[in-house]
Amino acid sequence: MKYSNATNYALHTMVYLIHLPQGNTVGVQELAKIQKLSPTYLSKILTKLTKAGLIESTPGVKGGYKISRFQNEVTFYDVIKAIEGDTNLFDCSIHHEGCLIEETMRQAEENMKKELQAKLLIDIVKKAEAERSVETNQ
Amino acid sequence: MKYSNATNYALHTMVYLIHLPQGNTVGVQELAKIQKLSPTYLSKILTKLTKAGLIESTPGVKGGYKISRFQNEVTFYDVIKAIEGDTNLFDCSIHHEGCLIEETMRQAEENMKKELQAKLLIDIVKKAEAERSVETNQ
DNA sequence: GATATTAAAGACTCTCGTTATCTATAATAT
DNA sequence: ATATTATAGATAACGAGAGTCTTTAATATC
Ligand code: SF4
Ligand code: SF4
Repeated sequence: MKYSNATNYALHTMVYLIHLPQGNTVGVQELAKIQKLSPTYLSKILTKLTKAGLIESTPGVKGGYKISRFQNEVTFYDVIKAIEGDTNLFDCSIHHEGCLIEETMRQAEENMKKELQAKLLIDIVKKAEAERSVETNQ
Repeated sequence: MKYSNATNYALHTMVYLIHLPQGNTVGVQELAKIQKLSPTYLSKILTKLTKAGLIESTPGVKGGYKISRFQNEVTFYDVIKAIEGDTNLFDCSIHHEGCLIEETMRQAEENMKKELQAKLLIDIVKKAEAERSVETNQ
């Protein structure tokens, strides 16, 4: 479970797309401007999200990106996996039989993974909205 | 909590040093040969372990490295920290107030860290010895 | 069907951290 | 004094990540 900047951009974009009114699409030009990235670079990241089925893309006039139908089930880990692939932080290529170092490291990494598989993107979006509404009522 | 090959070499060395008879020392030449590394490269790793107080070094004839007095308390995380420093996998430099992405990622990483702070090196050494003795008795 | 718009794909460069080597210096036992 | 061993610094080789440019494919609108 590596973790690079690209994943962070992906998370930001996902959160942004979840906020979009149902059915609306937004192009890579605008998304790139928001995050101050070059459109072509962000485009590669978005393509990975598309291939993973997390977002949908339509080329052409009035095209762009929108969140896929399954937005309520998307976890943090889904996004990370879409960008980084299914890798391990600990990567010993030798694999001695019954190696306890490897077992320990994998176990620890698994704990992190479990946590990220349990966290839905929609949860933090709702939580942020709730906090904003409290502020407004004060 | 980064994790590079150097940390893996450090873990191997620590385990090896724990196995040494009390009071014995071993030089970097031999340690490097075992792991098939260049001595100078491994030397830098060992120096970090020394500065972290996990092992002790004595230069000169009959010198070398040995495990420090506190071997029974050394955790996996201690070794990782000695080599990689105290870093975070998730490293957004912006830190927007109350950012839930950052909070979620940090929380997950913390889970991994906790696990590695709970695992003692001595535990896997003993476990490996126990398994070997079972095999021998069969 | 022609045109404008937008995503996808490929080749390529730049940068940076890790890995690794070489050399010189400091410390210690004999 | 001498041999041995760790430490430190400079620096080169390498690969992964970050980022750009250009070309191609798909789609709506007219
Ligand atoms: S002991 Fe474990 S971590 Fe070390 S080389 Fe063997 S498999 Fe890899
Ligand atoms: S929203 Fe969170 S992760 Fe994104 S830039 Fe701000 S602080 Fe960083």
